[in-house]
Amino acid sequence: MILCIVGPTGVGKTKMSVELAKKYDAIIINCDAMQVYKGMNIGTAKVTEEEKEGVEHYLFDFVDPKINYTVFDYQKDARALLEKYKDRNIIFVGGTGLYLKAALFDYRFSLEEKSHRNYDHLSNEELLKKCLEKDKNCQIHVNNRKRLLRFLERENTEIVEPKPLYQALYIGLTTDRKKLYEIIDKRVEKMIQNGLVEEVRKFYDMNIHSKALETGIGYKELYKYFDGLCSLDEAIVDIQKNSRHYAKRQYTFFHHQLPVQWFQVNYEDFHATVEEVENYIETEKN
RNA sequence: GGAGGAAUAGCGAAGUGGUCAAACGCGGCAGACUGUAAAUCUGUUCCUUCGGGUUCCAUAGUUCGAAUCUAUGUUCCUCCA
Repeated sequence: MILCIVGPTGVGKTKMSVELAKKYDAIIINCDAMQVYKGMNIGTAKVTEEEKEGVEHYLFDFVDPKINYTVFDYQKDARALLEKYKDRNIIFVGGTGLYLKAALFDYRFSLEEKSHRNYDHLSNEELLKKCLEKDKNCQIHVNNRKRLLRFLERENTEIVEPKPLYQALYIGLTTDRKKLYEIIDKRVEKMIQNGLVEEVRKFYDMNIHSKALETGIGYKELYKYFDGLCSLDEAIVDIQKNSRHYAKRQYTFFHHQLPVQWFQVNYEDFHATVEEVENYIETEKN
C-alpha cells in the first residue's frame, strides 16, 4: 500500500505521516524538495530524530546543499526505493507535488543532455517564436523565460497527461486559510527562536551559493539579510509572506494535479483527524 | 493662538477640469506547471441580476463636465508662538 500525505506547508503532514507509519508498520519517504538537503533542518521543518519515533525515514537529509538536486534525480531515487520496498507499506510525505507526481506517474524526462545552444541573446518573444516553430501548440507564456528555454532544450515536446504507475492513496491535510496563515506566521517565529539565523549563517559563512540556499524559503531571505540588503525583521516578514504564497501554490497543484482526498485538520484533537484518515484508508483498501 | 502642507480603492502611491472606476506597487483571491517546483510564470481585485449603479474626507458651490477649481467644516503632519 502506498499512501501520500500532502498539503500546504505547516498543516501537520509530518505528524500525520508518523502516526500512520506506526499504525501500518510503514516506511516514510520524503517528497519535499528542500528536506532532501543535509543540514537544512530548521528552515525546512525537517522531522527530528525524536519525532521519527523509530519509524524508518528515507530521502531526508542526504544531499549536499551545494548539489543541485532536481525532480529528475528524485524520480530515480524514489523509484529505487519503491522497488526495494515494494513489499512494505510506504508513506510519502511532503509538499512538493511535482516530485510526487514524477515518482508515481508516468512522467518521462528526456535523457539527452541539455542542448548546448546558447539563447542568451534572444528575447522572450524570439524564444516563444522558436517554441512555436517546434510545436505550434506550445502554450508557455512569453514571460516565462525559464520554461521557454527548457522547452527548447527538450527532446520530446509532446506531453500527454501521465498515467499512474503506482496505485496510491492521496491524503490531503487542510485547514481554513486564515488559520493556516496564522500557523505559518507563528512557525516562522519559532524557527527563528530555534536558531534558524545561526543555521543559515553557517551556510553563508561557507560561501555556499547553490539552488537550495538561494531558493529555499527561510534561506534566501536570510542570505539577503547577511548581505546587508534588509533588516532581520524585514527578512522574517518576507519568510512569512513567501511561505504563505508557497502554501497557496501547493493548494493549486494538489487540487488540480493529483486525486487528493482532503481532510480538515483538528488541531485541538489531532488524533481525531488521524482516526478519520485511518477510516478512509480502511474503506479504500478494498 | 499664527503660517504652511496633506486627506485617493484593503494598504502604499500616481493623477491636478473631459479620453477616470481612477496608472503603478504591495497584500488578497484564482490559475498554469514534464530536469531550478520552497522555483518560474499568468489572470483577477468598488458593487452588480453585466443593462448598469455608487466612488477619490464631508457638505455646499462654480462648470455642459470635477478626484482635479471655490467656500466652509473635520482629521492629520510640519514650522512659528
